[in-house]
Amino acid sequence: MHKPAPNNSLKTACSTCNLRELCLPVNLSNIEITRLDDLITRKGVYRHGSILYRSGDKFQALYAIRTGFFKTQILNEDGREQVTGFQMAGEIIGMDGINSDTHTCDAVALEDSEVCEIPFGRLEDLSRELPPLQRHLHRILSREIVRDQNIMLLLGSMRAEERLAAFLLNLSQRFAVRGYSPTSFQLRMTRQEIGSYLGLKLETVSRALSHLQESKLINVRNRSLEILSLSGLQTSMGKRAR
Amino acid sequence: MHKPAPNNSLKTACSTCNLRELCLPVNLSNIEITRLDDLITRKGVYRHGSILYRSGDKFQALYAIRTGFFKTQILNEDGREQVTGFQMAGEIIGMDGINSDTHTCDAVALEDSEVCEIPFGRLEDLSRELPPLQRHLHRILSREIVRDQNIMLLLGSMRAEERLAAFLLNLSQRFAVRGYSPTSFQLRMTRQEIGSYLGLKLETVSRALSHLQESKLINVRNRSLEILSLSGLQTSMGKRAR
DNA sequence: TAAGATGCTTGATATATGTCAAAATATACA
DNA sequence: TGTATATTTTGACATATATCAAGCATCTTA
Repeated sequence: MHKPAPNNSLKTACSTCNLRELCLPVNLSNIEITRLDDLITRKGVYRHGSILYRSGDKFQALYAIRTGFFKTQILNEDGREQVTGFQMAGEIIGMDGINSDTHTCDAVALEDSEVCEIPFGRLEDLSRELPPLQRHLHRILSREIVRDQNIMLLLGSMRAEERLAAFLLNLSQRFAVRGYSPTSFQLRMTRQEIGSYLGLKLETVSRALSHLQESKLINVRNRSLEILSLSGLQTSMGKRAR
Repeated sequence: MHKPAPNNSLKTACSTCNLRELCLPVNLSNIEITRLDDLITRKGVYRHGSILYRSGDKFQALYAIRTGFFKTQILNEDGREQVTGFQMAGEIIGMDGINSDTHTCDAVALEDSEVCEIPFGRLEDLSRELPPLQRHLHRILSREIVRDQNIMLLLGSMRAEERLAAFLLNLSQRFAVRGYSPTSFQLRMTRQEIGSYLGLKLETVSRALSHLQESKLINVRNRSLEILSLSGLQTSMGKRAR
């Protein structure tokens, strides 16, 4: 665990990447994408448990996840920890660092993962030249704001089982967009990480999963999860206000 | 309540605005600021209770608060509501709308307020010409992300009284930056709005305030709040994990 | 200025989730 | 491959916060 991050890096081509419809190059022409290629480098594999960046690190780049799975978390002074997100291929992380030129959370690989490094200064330069890139960068930043506010809604107003249902539906939908099964997937994180993300204790997560299973909405065995009724989960999410 | 928004608008000058060190023009030269002046219009007064924008509205502009106080809130399908923030002079709202060209929350004036409208397309154009403006826009977006993640920490890991303490300290600090007393101010929102923001019921907010008062950390009477010990509040915020 | 509506506080009680503990299972590593 | 470690489940019990209710204070507006 926590092996040092690899140093070797190689040129990447957004132009040939199968995530380009999902990732940074959205809405760019082929010529524009080759401009992006110039500034992005692929970093070697981050092994399970290794740290992409840490709170306090100087901010220099955004990272596009090429393969794998990450979590981001903040720790406050007294050691309290909060998982702020789980990120998968095609998603972009590191935006917390732009404000103060310093990262404010840790990003940890939850499985062996590859990322593309996007030096932020150069991205800003290029996005002044390419309006569609500028526009998309703004959308990505705004999307993160909207995402966070929906988690606030979840944390502030839903009960345990609803939070779990919302979490599973969110994962499902993101897997679907990537061409994976929306109803059958592996959880990449522990119950305690899910709990931290959802503002619950791990025992509560475990019980809520068991209960959803009793209700025939899911099958769960360790990290393998099968959704038996997407619509059932949906309704279990919105049943009553707290 | 909910008076229609005023239609009259007039030219504004960031150059002569006393909030320019706090607001959008940060780090711009005088010449650059006059470029900003060109695209910003001041909208008339939004009366207490009136709505600046609503979830579902087409996104066209960001708004800088010139005077007054707003709340933003999201409502999910089943009518559950979550206050996602309270905004004061010099702060910028509307960034939720960039992602999908549609606002995803409501912004409501909590007292009579004035805002400056910043058409977003023109802001993007100008920020391609002025790197310091581009940079600052990115910082503002990132700051919002960091802010939201800190609220996630609060909602996910603090108990009622700690949340209240964190909330009051945050207000205090923002008043201080604006030259107001950090220890004596008016709450602009109801207990129920505070509760929604903090993921608590209004009765719990009321009890927690009473208890902080018993502990001699604050004096509160209706909406007037006096902080008796900033450091005491600070420690009451970080006592134990949940 | 009066009257209704809204907001706030406090008490009694209910309940969802946390805490502690133990056993079962899975995973990592020597 | 076997052993130690980490993760997960489940039960019993504790507790923080929600819920319900009543009375009072404050604001709004006629």
